[in-house]
Amino acid sequence: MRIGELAARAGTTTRALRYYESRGLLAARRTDNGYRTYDEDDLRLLQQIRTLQDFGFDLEETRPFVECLRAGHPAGDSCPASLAVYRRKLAELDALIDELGAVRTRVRAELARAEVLATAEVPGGPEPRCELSPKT
Amino acid sequence: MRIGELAARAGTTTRALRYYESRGLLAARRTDNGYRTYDEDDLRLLQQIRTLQDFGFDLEETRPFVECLRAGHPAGDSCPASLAVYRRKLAELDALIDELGAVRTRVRAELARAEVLATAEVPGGPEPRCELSPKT
DNA sequence: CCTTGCCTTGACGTCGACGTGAACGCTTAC
DNA sequence: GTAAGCGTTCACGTCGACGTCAAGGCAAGG
Repeated sequence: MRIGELAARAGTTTRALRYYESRGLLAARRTDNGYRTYDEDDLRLLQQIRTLQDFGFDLEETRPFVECLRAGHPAGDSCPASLAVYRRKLAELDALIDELGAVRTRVRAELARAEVLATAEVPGGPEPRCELSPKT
Repeated sequence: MRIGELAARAGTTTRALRYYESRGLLAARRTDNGYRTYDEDDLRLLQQIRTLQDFGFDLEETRPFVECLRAGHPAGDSCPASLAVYRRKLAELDALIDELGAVRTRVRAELARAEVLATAEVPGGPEPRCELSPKT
């Protein structure tokens, strides 16, 4: 299979595949006329890369998985180095989620404060809602 | 006050201040010799920018706050446009946190699965822990 | 033969928020 | 007078993962 077909099957672009090759992931055989040629193993390897990319792993972090597959292991995460990346990424995710949660809390507080001030500021704004018996 | 002092008081760099100026935030007066001059209002404006940057707002998103302060309002978030940015950012944060949580769950699952396979694969690895009476 | 649609390499563009360095001027202190 | 420590503008570098031409080759169909 050539580069266009592989890209289509993996849901990515030829440019991305050439980029992966330039980074040392995903090597390719060549036909007589210089065209890159791939097989099903390359597809699996590429799918591994894409999955991790979707998880937010950067390319360098996919390298252990790729090398694991190249070494003949059945899955990219069958190697200690891959597990280490998983664990590091989990820690990063936890830290990031905590941080974002803290930011969210602070932004919420700012918004609440600013909204109160805004309604208090605008003269024609919402009136106090403490009426016991509505006019209508 | 000149650019160096303002940068120091706001905990940032002169380069950043010139960049903000190039983006149309944070205007500066000039002395006879061309030096930029700032006052306390500029400091407050800059602090507003820095706070929002720390929250993960990008520079364009700080613009409504800056313009609000420039319009003479006591706080940068005293204007509807600023509140809108707060709300949009909160929605983004919620979506991002949810997404990251989902990724975390998936990565955890992958890690758990891979760990089990790894221990089952290694011959000299951990033995089954179902012994009723330990040898020692 | 000509077009269409693959493929090749090479190289510059993108985005954001600056960092870094060059080459220079002003002020103040010694 | 000269060195230190401010300031000025201009302009290229950074990072990641590609996008987007440009210029050309190869294969197949009408």
